[in-house]
Amino acid sequence: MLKSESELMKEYNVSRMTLRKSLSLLSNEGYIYSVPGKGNFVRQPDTDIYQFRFDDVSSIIPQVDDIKLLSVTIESPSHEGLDNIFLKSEQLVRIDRLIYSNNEAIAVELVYTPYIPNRPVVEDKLNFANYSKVIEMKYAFAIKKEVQIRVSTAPQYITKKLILKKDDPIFCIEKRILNKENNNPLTLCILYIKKEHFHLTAKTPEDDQSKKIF
Amino acid sequence: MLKSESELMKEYNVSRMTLRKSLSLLSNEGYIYSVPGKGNFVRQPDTDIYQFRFDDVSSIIPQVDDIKLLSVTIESPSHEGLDNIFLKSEQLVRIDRLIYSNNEAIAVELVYTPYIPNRPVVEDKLNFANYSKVIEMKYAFAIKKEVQIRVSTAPQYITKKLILKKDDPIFCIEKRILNKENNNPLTLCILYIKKEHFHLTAKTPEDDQSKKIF
DNA sequence: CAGTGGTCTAGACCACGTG
DNA sequence: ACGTGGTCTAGACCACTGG
Repeated sequence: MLKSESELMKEYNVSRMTLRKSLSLLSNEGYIYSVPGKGNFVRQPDTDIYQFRFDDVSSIIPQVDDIKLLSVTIESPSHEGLDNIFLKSEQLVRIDRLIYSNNEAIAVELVYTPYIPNRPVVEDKLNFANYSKVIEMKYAFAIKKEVQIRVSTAPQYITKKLILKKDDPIFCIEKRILNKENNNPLTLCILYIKKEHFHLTAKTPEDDQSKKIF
Repeated sequence: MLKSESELMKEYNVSRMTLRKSLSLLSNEGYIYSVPGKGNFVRQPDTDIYQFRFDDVSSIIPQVDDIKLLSVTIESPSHEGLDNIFLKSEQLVRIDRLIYSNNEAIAVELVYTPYIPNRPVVEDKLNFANYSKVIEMKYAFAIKKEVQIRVSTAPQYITKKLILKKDDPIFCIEKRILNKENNNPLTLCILYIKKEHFHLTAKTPEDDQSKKIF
């Protein structure tokens, strides 16, 4: 437990607000926390949280030189075994794309997103490296996202496209975009990528306080 | 660009400090930033940052039922091909451990840490699930960490311990603990883990503001 | 130069926790 | 009842920006 704020004010000859701003900085970095009516307390900051950036294939693969649209279809969730993710009643737009690096097909990306009648899939955007970003922008601040990374065997359709042996293990990166409020799924992106072509680097966060307001 | 702070004060009938606290909250969440002498500006928050927790094997594997100490040796970095990480002059302590889950050997962990004469490796701690944590605690707040996750073939020594075929791909999770100030390496942990037994889930961060000081 | 954000102060009222 | 942290105010001085 730290000394009380009034004691610290005297000790450092600063005003209450200034002292609290200082404590606030320590608090933001996880070094202290406060309990109203009791006091401020020291806390060991959690150094086991890692961060990484992940937007689309091109951020993972140094060189993406071509993206080929394989198909755009409308399907029902149950057909895809996605009833546990999407509502059964919804129809899904599914976009399959094949990603090339150095003239080698290295990844297949599947994007599932609920089909909403009066919002057609804009053809022009399908060849963008990051189609799911287009969807994301529509919802602006109201989303949260999850990614899951694992290694498994891919469906035969995928292994064919990537010219792999039937049971060759492959990276499977699953990204879900969810409505922040009600957790409803907005988009599911599955990226199957050859295991040699992917690795993840994550770092302990460093507080970048440039341009922040205090 | 937002209205100036003095305008906003009038508009909302609040004092300068109160207004700035509000702006500070928006700033901390990435929605705005400020440029001294010019003004406050809107910014699209970065939604491509993901976070995950990673401390040790037991946080990844639901059930770790045994950890077997394989060896503790002192080696030189060049012998291990680690000259690019550690200083050539340093001697390294290397600790090898084998991790069991459901009576199956599923992972091997190698921990390399500089050998410092008057700080003997405490035998009691070697069987802790998380030995690198012990090292980390000594440096308290002065560290940063990095993890890299990839799939590759392991050294033969590893594949033998895990009873894998020679070229079976395996997850390789490399954690580096670095001195925050000078980037000097303090510890290198390499975890080889069977590909079926590992997957990573990461999420867009949610600001937990409980107990924070504002 | 006037306007902007960055910092600080002294004093006030409140809700909460403890005895 | 008293001390704690949480919030707010009105006013001050500074450094930086741009015309």
